[in-house]
Amino acid sequence: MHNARKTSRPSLASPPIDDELYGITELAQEFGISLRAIRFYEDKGLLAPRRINGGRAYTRRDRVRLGLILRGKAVGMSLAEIEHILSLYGDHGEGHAKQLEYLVDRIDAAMRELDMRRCNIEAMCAELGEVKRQLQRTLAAKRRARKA
Amino acid sequence: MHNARKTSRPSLASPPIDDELYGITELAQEFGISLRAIRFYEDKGLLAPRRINGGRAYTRRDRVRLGLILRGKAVGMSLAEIEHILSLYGDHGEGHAKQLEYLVDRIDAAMRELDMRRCNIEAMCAELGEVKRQLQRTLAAKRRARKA
DNA sequence: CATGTTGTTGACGTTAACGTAAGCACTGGG
DNA sequence: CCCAGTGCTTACGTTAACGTCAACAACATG
Repeated sequence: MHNARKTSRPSLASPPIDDELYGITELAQEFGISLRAIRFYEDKGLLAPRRINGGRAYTRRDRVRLGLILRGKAVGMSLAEIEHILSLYGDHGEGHAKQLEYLVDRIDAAMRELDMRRCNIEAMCAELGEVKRQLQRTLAAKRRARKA
Repeated sequence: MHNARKTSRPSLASPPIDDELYGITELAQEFGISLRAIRFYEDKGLLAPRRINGGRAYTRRDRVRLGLILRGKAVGMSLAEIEHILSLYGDHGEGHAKQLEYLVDRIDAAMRELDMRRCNIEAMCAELGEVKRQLQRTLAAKRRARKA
């Protein structure tokens, strides 16, 4: 898999059929992670790239999923939790109403979870802001003292 | 350390001198974590309770720090990162202007970090919201189909 | 054809963040 | 005085999330 085929797409775009593939190192560099990590996510079932000649070939959709994985991590989610989130991103165009409603509930739950994290972050920011203001008051006092 | 002395504070409040101490199990229950975890945070230098009769005695300040630790964790920070944040919460009432300015910079950096996480969370929420709207459109279509 | 690059699998090592278990010390109650 | 309850320490086990290394396959290139 040396040639990470750019599929030069010659202006005349045949609809979404040639699927724009990426190589593993390509993704690794783009996202600044190791090959090993990407393979690891695959082992965990978070990614499932096609194989071409034994090598992994990632689609745009895989790329998006990888992005989500990394954002999830940056936000402090475990790979297990991220897997849940990713499962909400399927095709589920087919599915009975009940199942779709269930999915909507799951999404709501996930969003509430994220919201809690956001609240915690804002609380920490607020506290840090407090500390900062306190420090600045001390600083201002020091400056006034020096002036006098 | 069976008696987690409530220091009944008899209305006549002598200034901040008796310091309202907490026992380890008390804190563990209040925050819903294990004793082992609290001791672990101590090993990592995140907490430094006084000792009374061989037992750990936590002040209000320790309690606040523990709260910060747990919020930090909920936000996806490592204990090492949390340690940095906590170091910003010291007494540093004494310190030269240079050092105070440095602290302010550190705080700003920490707040920027937190802000990035917040952005990531909001992005994930937005994407989930998209998925949700899509699902709801599909659901609505199904309902219309059933109606007809 | 020899070589180098890129990729794959498998096994093992590592770090963080605890959990679990064993054994000793203190303390209050019957 | 004995025992249950609580706590402390030390040591080892565990899980998640990778990193590292070795050995090998496919492929392009000189």
